Amino acid sequence: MSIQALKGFKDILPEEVGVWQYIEATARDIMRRFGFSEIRTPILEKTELFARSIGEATDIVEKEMYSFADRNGDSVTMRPEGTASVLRAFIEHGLQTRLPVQRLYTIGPMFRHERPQKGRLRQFHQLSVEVLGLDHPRLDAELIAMAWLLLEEIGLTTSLQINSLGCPACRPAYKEALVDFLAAKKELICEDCQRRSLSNPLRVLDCKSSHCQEQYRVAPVIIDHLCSGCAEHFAKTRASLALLEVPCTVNPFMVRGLDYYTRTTFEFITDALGAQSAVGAGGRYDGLVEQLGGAKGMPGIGFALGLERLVLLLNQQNEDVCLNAAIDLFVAALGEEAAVRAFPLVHLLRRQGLQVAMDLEGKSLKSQMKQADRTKARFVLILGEEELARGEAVLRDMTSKEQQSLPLVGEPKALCITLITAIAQRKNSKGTACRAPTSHLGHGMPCP
RNA sequence: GUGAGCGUAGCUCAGCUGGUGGUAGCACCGGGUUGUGGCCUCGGAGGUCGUGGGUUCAAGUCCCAUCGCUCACCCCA
Repeated sequence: MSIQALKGFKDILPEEVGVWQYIEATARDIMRRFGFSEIRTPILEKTELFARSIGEATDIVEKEMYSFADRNGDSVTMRPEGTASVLRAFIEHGLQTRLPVQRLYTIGPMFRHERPQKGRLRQFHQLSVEVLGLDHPRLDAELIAMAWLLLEEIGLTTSLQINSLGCPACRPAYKEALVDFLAAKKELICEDCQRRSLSNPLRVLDCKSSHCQEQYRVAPVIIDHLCSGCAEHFAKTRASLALLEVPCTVNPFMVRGLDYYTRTTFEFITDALGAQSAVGAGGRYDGLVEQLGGAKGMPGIGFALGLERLVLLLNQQNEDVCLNAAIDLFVAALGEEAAVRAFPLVHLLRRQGLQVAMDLEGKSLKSQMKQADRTKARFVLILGEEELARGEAVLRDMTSKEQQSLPLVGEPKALCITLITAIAQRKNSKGTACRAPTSHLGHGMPCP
């Protein structure tokens, strides 16, 4: 058996990469419009960074991190999420001194050692977005609306749920009320819930058992226990979201898996991915910067989108994504003399910006035509012995099957110009939507 | 970490109660067309049946182990 990729690690093959580029290009464009700058941080960090930010007691830190000792014996970890690294860089470089409000995003691979399943891999990719230095509820709404717009522009419909988790001032009291409630219901709820009542009471309300849910209908919910500051923040966030006409439902049972969240939390949900319902999620983390050694009281909010999940959804929702861009021209040379003429010509055309291919091993014309067809060449330039003798080359339009002779005189540059002109003329007269050279988005845009 | 399902050609899959691996489809290469793609047609190449053991005269098929994949639980993007 030949060597395979690691469990949960996937190759993104040439035929699928177009969808990725499309999503990434759309995301970058949205980020630009909203005033975000990209930041690229290392994939490997000190283990302590994640332990301190995500939380020692979370599943991620307890059992899912790719941690190992490097050659010095220091414990290092491949990042399981993006926020911690971005905040570390923000603090390390004092970015708040450049602009009081920093809007940052990063796109890249994350690593968690979990059992893979649909929409969940050990190496996966996220768009991770953070805003540091502002705690206004309108920012919460703006960020959520931005994520909504991004999903919309990619072509996905999801549902949005939001909640508030309160702050260190109001959450403990709520937690206590909840624990008391659960203790009273102990006999009536499932074993899982009983166990979690102690380990992570906030999570209990998330239970999927309908029997448990029946009991929890009267459970105390966090949004009824918010302090005045948090309650006002939540109300204003919702009002601002309404101004932007982003539809959302309040889910008081929604809990996040990372310890650092405060106040606003949100999830973008789909029912089309099996067990993995969240395509994106995030929330406010007002204490985190300080906790990591940054400025006191520095607020923050962010979210992450799971790119694999977006790709899955897009693939199953929109079948006709254009794969592999068509090439502009295939040069078919017959015989050594023609090949020697064609070779530098191809190079010249490429320098001029055309996407040009050529067979290098002197195959038959039929074989070369086949190759041209497979690579979806819009035109083929046939340079054979007969044409060479006549001082001509034949330009074939592969969609209309029309052929025209071009004079093959003087410098390659002259032919190059003739060719480009001829191609441009024909293209203008009859272009095909999918075969036209794609814009800055590169390959794989959905067909208009 | 727990549970279930599945491993036969590059891909999708047939293969019955054990009896020679399939004219299988798609893809690939070549011919028909001595210089013109798609369609058609003819041919070709491609396999340690995941791996290792066992039962048997005989195992792709039955049994055991192991590895891998998939889905689900847990949790998460």
